[in-house]
Amino acid sequence: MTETYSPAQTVEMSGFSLDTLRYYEKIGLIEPVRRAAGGHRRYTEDDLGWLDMLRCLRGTGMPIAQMQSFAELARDGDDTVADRLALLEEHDAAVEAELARLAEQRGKVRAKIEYYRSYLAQQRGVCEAQ
Amino acid sequence: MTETYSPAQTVEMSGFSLDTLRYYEKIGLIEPVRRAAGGHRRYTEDDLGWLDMLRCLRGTGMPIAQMQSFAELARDGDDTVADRLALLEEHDAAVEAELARLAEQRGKVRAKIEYYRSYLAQQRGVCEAQ
DNA sequence: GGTGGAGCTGGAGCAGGCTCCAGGATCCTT
DNA sequence: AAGGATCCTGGAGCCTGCTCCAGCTCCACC
Repeated sequence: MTETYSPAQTVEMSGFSLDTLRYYEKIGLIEPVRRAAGGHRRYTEDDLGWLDMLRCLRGTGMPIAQMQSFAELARDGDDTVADRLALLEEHDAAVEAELARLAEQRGKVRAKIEYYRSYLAQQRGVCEAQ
Repeated sequence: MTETYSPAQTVEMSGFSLDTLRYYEKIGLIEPVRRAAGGHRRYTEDDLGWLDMLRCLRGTGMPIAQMQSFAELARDGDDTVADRLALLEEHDAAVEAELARLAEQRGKVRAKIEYYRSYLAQQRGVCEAQ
């Protein structure tokens, strides 16, 4: 018997909100989720695994549109693994660039911080001298 | 004579679009810009410096609302330097956390990439063996 | 079998951050 | 003085990525 999970459990385990899970399904980021007799969703282990992938991609800033391309490739089976790899590699490069950009910009912020600090130090100096 | 810059020059030098410059002024991120006789804006060196600060903050993901607080402090003069410093330090910590988060998530993406690579390598192996 | 909590659908609404537009005015060049 | 480029204002619109809502259904438990 394969384990399945209720929407609430899936929210818990995936970190996505209930609305986001439904939204992702609606826009095709997730294949239609199996339903229990009454129409309630039952997520599988596979679904959870896929959600983990989505969380990685979203968490690294991939736009929804690109994730949709990725999901479409995944739906098209094993023949698309090379394409998916290429897409991920491209994304990884984008993330790397973003990290570099952010680190560089942070350097500038830290420079401003240093400037403010030295200004305050100097002000204190003036104050003591009076 | 102090140099001033037209909107077009300022777009060029600041990296913000014309609309964004006007928008920032409208919402109080920039103090009202001096005007030439006919009403056209003339940005000063000081304005450019401030825009550079804004670019740092935006570029490191500070929300507009927080930038507005910062701008308000800046308008209130030298007494607020300590507050501004505190705000920047807090922001720097947030950026550091974001960098860490992104790097961690990137690790997961790279793991997926490795997984795809090994899958492909194995597929090639099977193919050659046939 | 009733009641409260979880889930369903479709569609509207929202927050953030710009971006675009209409309808004029101004400025530079020739 | 004419024409094209640049700029002005106020307000509407847009894009992304959710988030919320109304009105119902379903399920679990007492």
